[in-house]
Amino acid sequence: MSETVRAASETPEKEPLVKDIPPKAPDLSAWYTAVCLKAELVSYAPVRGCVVLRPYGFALWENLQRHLDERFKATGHENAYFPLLIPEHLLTKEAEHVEGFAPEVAWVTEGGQEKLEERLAIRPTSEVIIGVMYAKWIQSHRDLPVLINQWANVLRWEKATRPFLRTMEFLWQEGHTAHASAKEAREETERMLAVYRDFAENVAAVPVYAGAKSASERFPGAVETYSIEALMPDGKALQSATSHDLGQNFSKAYDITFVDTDQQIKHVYTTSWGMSWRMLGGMIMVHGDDRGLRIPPKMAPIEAVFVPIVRANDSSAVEKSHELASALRSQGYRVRVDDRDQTPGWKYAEWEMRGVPLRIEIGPRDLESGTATVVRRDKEKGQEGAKVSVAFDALGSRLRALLDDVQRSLFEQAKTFLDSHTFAVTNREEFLEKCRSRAGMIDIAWCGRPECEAEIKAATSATTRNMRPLQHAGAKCVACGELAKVNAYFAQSY
RNA sequence: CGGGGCGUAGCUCAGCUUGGUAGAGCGCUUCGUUUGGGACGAAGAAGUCGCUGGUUCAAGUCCAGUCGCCCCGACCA
Repeated sequence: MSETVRAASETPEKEPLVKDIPPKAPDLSAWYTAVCLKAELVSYAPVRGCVVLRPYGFALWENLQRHLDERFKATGHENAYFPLLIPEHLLTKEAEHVEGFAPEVAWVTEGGQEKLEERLAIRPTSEVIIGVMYAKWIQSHRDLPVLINQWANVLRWEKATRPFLRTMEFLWQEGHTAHASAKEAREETERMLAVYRDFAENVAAVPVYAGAKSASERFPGAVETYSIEALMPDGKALQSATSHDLGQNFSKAYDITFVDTDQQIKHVYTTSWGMSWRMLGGMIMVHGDDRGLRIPPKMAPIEAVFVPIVRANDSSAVEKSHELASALRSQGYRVRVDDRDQTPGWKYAEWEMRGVPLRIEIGPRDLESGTATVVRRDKEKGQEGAKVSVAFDALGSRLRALLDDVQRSLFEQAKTFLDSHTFAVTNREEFLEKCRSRAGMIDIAWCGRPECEAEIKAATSATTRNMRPLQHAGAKCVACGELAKVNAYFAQSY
């Protein structure tokens, strides 16, 4: 045993570094729930399966909204808002859709003192109510395409719930578009899938696999469903957004027609696509560590927090912090000064737990030298570059580069994990074993048959996450030996 | 919906086996001293023991029911 190790083992146990949060690796669930509550993202509400999104959590949601909305506008979409309640007779028109959602729809049956003649569904999703409106609005090919998004809440009667990942009521956005041709609708579906991938990887810093879902995993009523799938640290996959090509299934059920240039009355082709606050849950699990959250800078409610270190009867560190913070704010930075009456160590731990990307320490030594001590959340203590000195007048220019670097480094850490937990497998036994043990994303040549998928699920609990073109022509399905048609990622899922 | 666990102060929990005046640590409030990795001292406030019913002279403790939460599975666009 080396000197240093012995010396360390003989020192009395220090207070655990992190209070109230268990380590991440042994029990991801316990870590996840604790961090969501302690970081004040959410609070449990006195309603089963629902959470309160607290200001810090809502600020995360606002950043998601801001970045996604920007991308929606850039691709020609407009926002609108549709009613929460859907009359029963309308909901039941698209058979597959109703069957898919029936088990989790909540119903309003009374209003005030009156029993309603017809039940009203609380929207589990809005294809129906929006489809009904599109039928009224669309007359001609000149009215197409219709490109609308809504930011809304939806309700699904879930049995087991967890903050962000699955709650009965949740926030999301749902885009609903109508097009003159199947080709345009398919292009829209793929375009929005690309938007989601761009958001996940470049804003939330969560690497994903994007592709088509298998038939059994398809949205009820869709002709094709695409998804982005992220890999969580426990080896389970998280479906983080979906984009559906609905073909003419909804336009036929809800009679959405237009007169085309050839004077024929035709049904439109529709799409729908959504991302929910579940994405935040994925981001939290992917990046967090034993000290708590690590929020990618682009999503961070606070990009940098000032911790003034004061000496008795000397408030100059606090004043300097406010002065610097104010200058940074005018340059568009999201910064905060923590001038509460706590020790610096307490504040370090607190803001690390809450995932703030950069901490700026302003103490006597800094005031002396005219520099700030900037500490990065993405690096371990003592790690090269974890702590840098920046001259006060250089903060404005240096911070952007540092934040960009934290953003990049968090993505790279996550990408390294995804890559090292993605296994291209050609042997059936190895495939089943890796699925069972939640090794990660298991990539195989696959036949695409529902029976084959069902057998794999029964044996391992893993399902197809999404698919991409067959990588080796003529390959046999790794699971069943039939001729393979695609490559598919298999994993257990949230 | 199946299996397991848990509801006592804001939080984490002890007390329940063997019924007898509600406890600890942390947090909180006030004052003072502090502040470069979760400070220290003094004083103080805070709980219808998840809810309902039963047994009993007496229930946090025993019994029944019920609601809620957590974990594992099933289900889950």
